Amino acid sequence: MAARPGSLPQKTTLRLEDLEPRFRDVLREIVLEYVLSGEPISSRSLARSGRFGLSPATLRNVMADLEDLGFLHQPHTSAGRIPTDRGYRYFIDYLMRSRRLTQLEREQIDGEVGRADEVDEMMHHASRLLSKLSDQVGMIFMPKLTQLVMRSIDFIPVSDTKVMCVIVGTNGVVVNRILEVPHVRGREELERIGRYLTTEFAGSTLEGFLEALRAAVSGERAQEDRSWRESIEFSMNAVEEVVPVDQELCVEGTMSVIRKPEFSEGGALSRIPVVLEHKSELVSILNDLLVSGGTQILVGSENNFTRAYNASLVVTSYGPAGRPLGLVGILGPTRMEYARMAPLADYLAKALTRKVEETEQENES
Amino acid sequence: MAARPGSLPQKTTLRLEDLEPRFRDVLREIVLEYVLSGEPISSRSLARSGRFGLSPATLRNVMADLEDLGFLHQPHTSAGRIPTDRGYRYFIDYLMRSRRLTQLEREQIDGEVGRADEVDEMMHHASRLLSKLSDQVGMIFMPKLTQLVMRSIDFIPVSDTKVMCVIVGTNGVVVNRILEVPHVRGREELERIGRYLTTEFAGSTLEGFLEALRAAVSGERAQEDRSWRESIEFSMNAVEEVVPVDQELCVEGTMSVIRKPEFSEGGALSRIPVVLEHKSELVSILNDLLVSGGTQILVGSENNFTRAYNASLVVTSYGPAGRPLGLVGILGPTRMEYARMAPLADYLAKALTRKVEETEQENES
DNA sequence: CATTGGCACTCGTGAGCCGAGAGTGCTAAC
DNA sequence: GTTAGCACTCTCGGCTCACGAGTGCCAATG
Repeated sequence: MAARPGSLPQKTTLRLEDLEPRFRDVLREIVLEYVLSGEPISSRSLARSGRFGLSPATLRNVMADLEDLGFLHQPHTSAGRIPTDRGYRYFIDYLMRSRRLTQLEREQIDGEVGRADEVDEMMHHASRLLSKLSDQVGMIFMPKLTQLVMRSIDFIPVSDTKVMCVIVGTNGVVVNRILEVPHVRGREELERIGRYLTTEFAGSTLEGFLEALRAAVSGERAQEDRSWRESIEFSMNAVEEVVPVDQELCVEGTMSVIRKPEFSEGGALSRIPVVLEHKSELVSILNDLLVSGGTQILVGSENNFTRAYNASLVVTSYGPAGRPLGLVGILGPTRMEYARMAPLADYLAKALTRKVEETEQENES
Repeated sequence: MAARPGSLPQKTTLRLEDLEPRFRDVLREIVLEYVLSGEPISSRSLARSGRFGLSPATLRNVMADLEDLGFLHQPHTSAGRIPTDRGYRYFIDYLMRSRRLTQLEREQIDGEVGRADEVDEMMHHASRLLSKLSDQVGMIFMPKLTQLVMRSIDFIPVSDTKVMCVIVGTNGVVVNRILEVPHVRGREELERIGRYLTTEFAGSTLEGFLEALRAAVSGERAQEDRSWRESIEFSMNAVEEVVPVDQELCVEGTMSVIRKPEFSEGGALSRIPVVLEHKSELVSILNDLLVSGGTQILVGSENNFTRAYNASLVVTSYGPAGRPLGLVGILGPTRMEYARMAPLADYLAKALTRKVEETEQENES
């Protein structure tokens, strides 16, 4: 028998064989039930469900063993069981059957992503939709723009000391920022600089563009042609300011958190809203998750962040294969419908990816 | 004596003479105390405060009369009194002595407004600061842009079917939006149109600009010069799309609501966060308040919105005299420190006004 | 030997009760 | 007009108690 009381290797990664089939069935059932009801699950209610031809007593034995193995937990002696993080983990890895999205859900996502014109706006709408469909906090993260392939760059005078810099990417992403400039430049001069940079550097990534500018400043022509050098310096400063700016993170649905029972019970979850007001922390966490592709699910104790807030995070990167552009994330209490959240994040990420690829192709032609 | 039990003309506007001096003093003290403590105020605690040379018994009589007049309310028989909306109203109109802002508060506001470069960003920061200083929900509302005086307009190609339109106002406000366009126009052509419109219409309001375009479409030249007419039509559509867009409302500090006792007690206030997620409703409310200048305070029952949410709203318009550009608002439970909120909103509004006027002058020179 | 019924035990929950304390309204005295 | 005193009301916290839910264990069963 797999169940050996006293053995609780918390950190070991779980394997399917860790649990015998019956144990798996019971664990699955408990997770499914608990996620729906939020109430601890008793042996009786499990037996009543009729999914096992077993009596409460037998199930009690199984449940006791599952508890010894660290998959379940008993809030107090005379209560049913609830899954531990470890239990959720096993469930997610081996037991979960992803629920297909409904027709309506798919249509809504496709519609929202398809209709998009401005990237910013789309991100806002999409994350709001994500929050609505998941009834959790929906996040969309769009990381550094260093990989953006430039289509054009323009400068527009805003006041005597301010200039707006607009960079358009081949994928339709537009970044703009208003900059303080040291000395006045005429509209014509700004236009000229923009035109020059566009013809010269269109097609390179912002990263490469910046490199090139840096090189140019100390290059030959910079020595000879002073006004040219000043223009390049000016552009370089501008681009340096623009690039880091739009590392955007859209967070929507903070309110759905405060409706959860886990919130009003005053657990750690109640501090979630506070974090959500300080995006910078979230950004750094998400950045770490950007590396690999596919859907990742972080449950409670598995991650510093989710542990601190007794929460779970479902994230999927989007963007062309091997070039993740950003993340789709769902944040909620550990008790969430993973079987629905994962495909949701996944579908949205796929839609975003498709969208990005389309616009890129469109613009290359 | 002013106190005549049984007479409760709820809707009549209050006059100073409605209350004798002693009644005023007692009401003021009760409001001040209650706003701080959140506990019903008893006759004893009033007497203890030493601000009246009166015994609890006497104060009880006064309080009973104030209750009959509808200025106070007793949650239950053996509790102290709390102010009614009517009580707050009288307090605000006649009893309140605005608390001066601290040096620090003023510096923070000036700093935040002064440092601003992009309007959007400033609004976000300022409303966040407002929320922090007030510990309530801070809102900054920037209404329709029809009054924006145009400095320049530009079109930048984003993709084959999309163009970004950038309108810069003389006050440094920048509006931009990406538009779907019916057919492809080259970069040069777009530049030409922008240049033409800028030289021709700079200095007029967007409203006037739009008028002029509409007139031009059906004017003489439009009949003869077909390509010219098409360009004008194109611009007209663009401006029409841009103008309504940036009716922006920044709301910050939703979290401060959920920390208030009024919230957790589950009163109507608990629905506030939900409204805050649907900005459009707020926008329409705020639009109604934009008309007049000065600081307005809406207490609970006085307004459909604040009544529904058992909340109060402190709003001040900002912008040059006679030309209100937007609103600064503080939303919180009826029990709030009006004496501090009013000057806070006021000071921020003044700072914004100054800022706007400065940039406008700067750009006229 | 896995399964099961039975039973004693534990523990959280809600109802009901009580006493303390806070605050009032009224009345009679100053 | 003001005040002290007093009876009255109402809330709140603590307490007990019975109930029900759920478990763990054990002995009986197929």
